[in-house]
Amino acid sequence: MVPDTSLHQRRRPLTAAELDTIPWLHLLVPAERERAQDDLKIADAGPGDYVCRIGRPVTYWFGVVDGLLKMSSDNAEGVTITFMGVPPGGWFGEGTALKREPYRYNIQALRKSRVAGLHVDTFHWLLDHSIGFNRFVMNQLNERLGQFIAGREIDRMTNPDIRVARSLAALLNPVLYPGVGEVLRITQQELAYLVGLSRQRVNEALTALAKQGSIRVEYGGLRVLNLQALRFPIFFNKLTDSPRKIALGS
DNA sequence: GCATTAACAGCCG
DNA sequence: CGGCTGTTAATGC
Repeated sequence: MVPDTSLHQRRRPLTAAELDTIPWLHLLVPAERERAQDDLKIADAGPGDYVCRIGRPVTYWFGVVDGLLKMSSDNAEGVTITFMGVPPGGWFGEGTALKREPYRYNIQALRKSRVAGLHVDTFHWLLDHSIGFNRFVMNQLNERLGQFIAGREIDRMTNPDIRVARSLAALLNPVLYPGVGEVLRITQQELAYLVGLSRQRVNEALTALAKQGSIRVEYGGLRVLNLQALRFPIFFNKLTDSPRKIALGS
């Protein structure tokens, strides 16, 4: 069995710069914030390292400071299903933390990452005391529901180009992942794992998206030029390729 | 037909 | 040098 070492060893407090990457800290009043900061820990995770594993008792609510994680599970036949990627600024596991149940998904680093953890007891304390924190969690759950629906949609799409575009749009959600700037750092291989396509096909899709002007492909990542075009590639193209005006009345 | 695997050269950090 | 990218050829559903 692969030990989920990295998070339990070499844990340390956060630097000021790392604290700045945590989106919900600014929503707390000083007393709450101090308590949260005192409890926050950070650890490095290498490629393949587990941040948490299915069945383990919940210990932390997690956030990505830097890097890229994936959420997955294995079915009875041993086939791994990847549900989502988690880029910088993303916090996850609140459902499990809320219920104090065992983790229901595996979270692994796709590449070298820094992961922050808030102890589940502190998570509950904030829920019991901080309105700002409650708003953050509620907003987070709401936004995640939107992603869930979008995910079902993506799964039913047959066109690989659109699947790649929509998967990218999900990773670029500014509410869930405020740490992602205009450049999303993700290799084509990592994206292939997340979308469930071959690297070569992802490369082809990215080239097509770049040709449309939605993104620019860069080494080890991509620059976002038009997020809306990623969300609705076909619709958007029709609009721009042949703009049509509808005569209303006069 | 279309996507996947395999393999390669070239480039980047 | 190791990892990433872009491309081609062979293979499979």
